[in-house]
Amino acid sequence: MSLKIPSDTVSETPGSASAHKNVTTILKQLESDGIIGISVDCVIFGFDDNELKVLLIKSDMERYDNKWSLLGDLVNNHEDLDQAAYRILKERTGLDDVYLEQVKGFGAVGRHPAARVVTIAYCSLINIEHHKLKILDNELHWHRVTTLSEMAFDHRQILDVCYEWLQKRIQEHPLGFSLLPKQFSLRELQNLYEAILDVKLDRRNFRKKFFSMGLLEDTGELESDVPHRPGKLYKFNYDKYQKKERKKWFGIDF
Amino acid sequence: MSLKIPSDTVSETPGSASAHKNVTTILKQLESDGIIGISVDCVIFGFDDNELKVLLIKSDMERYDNKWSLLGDLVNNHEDLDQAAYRILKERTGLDDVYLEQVKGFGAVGRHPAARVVTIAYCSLINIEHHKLKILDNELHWHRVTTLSEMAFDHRQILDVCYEWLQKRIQEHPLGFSLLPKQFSLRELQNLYEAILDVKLDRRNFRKKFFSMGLLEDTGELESDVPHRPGKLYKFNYDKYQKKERKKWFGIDF
DNA sequence: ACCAAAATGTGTATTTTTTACACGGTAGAA
DNA sequence: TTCTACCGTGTAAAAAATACACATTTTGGT
Repeated sequence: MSLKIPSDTVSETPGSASAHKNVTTILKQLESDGIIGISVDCVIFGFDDNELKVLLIKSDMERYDNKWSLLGDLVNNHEDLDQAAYRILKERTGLDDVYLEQVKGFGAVGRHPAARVVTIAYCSLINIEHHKLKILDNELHWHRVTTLSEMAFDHRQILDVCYEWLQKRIQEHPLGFSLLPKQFSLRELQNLYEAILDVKLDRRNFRKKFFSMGLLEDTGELESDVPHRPGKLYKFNYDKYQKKERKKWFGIDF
Repeated sequence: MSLKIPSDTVSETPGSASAHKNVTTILKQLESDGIIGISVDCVIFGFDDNELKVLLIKSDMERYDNKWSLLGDLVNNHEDLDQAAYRILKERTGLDDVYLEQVKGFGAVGRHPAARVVTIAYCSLINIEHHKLKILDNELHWHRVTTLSEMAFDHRQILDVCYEWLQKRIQEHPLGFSLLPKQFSLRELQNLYEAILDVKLDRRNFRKKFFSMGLLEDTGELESDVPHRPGKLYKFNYDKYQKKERKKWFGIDF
């Protein structure tokens, strides 16, 4: 027997229905042969209406009817893990210039009902407005992360892990800007942090903190369409961040 | 065809030679069927002679002669990833009550010459003295992490990632104590941190820091066999650490 | 018995970072 | 014109991190 995973069929069929059908078929074959499959699941975060959102798709397996699942797919034979994650992102959102990072592998024996599948979870952060138009698939929806009903498979657990990862990561690395427009006000930035971390922050200290990092660039422009005094718009200086010397020593604290 | 991975053969054969031979056979079969294999590699850290060490095994594949590799094995069909990592640790060191944590998955297409294999790296921290007797396999050796020659496959890259992971992790969580005897002097603890982080720390501030955390317990005993004034011996209070409330907010800093 | 060597144990002053906190200004809406 | 809501700014207090020196205890050598 030869179980060549047909990459054309799996990866280049847009939408979910047909692709998922093929995946199901493949999984059955894997299961009958006692083979462990490997997949990538993308946890795609967005920020809208001052809330953290996650992009989910309706599972089309009967057993998981009406449950939402992460965007995932089997890994093709010729692509590495990162490539697989980028492919899924590209297929679902049309984007390839996005933040993407591996978070964790999940390999519980019974995590997938059809076969033994080990999945690698990736986190991606995108700006919802910027990418709204590219999502044509009706099965896709942005969900609030904080109020989320049951999910398919172990995807709730994966999401929880990724959310905690994000909360930590966003404080140490400038990921958050990927969720905002290129130009943003300090208020928007603070809303982002407050929403993701679920804390209230002092406005003046927040500004002081960010300005002292010297990575925000004044664009000279102002907010518009706000029913109050408009704030200045800034952009994040990635170049400066790259060149910045990282401090090696953070200090012991636990 | 059926490719049942014979768990008995793979996992319960001690030593490396015969087990690796079977793994090689299995990999050839995977490759010919175009199937992605999945393995776990353990990066086992120890601390000895004031240096960070890693436990390696001599690769028995011709192509990687005289190179050292991490302790790894294919994941069995009936065990989850963590279990696989614990199994490998148990087989190699005889231990099952050790620190173990998943670090990252590695899935470059050409990372293994025999077949496409995605591996999940786990880090483990053990006390070398405590476990010295259980390691009977002559192919196993503790190596300095800082001065390490070429390794097999992409294991050098995996080790590098795990070492960086350790450097960061050890500052936020009390992992380091797993590398020390149950009772240790503050000097030993400081040596550990200085070696792993490659920094020099002020002795008084280091002590102040750890005592202020309130997690070190004075055993009332003293060092012995030291050619100078003996220091007090402490142990780490894990219970107290567990009960301690974690601070949610660390502060933005990048 | 004494001395030298080496590492232990301890406190304070200085600097840096974090936190708390209030008011005048400006744009839009009514 | 007035109201509302948010923008922009500085300082004082507290907390945390850093720099730094000396007397003490043990071992080992003479």
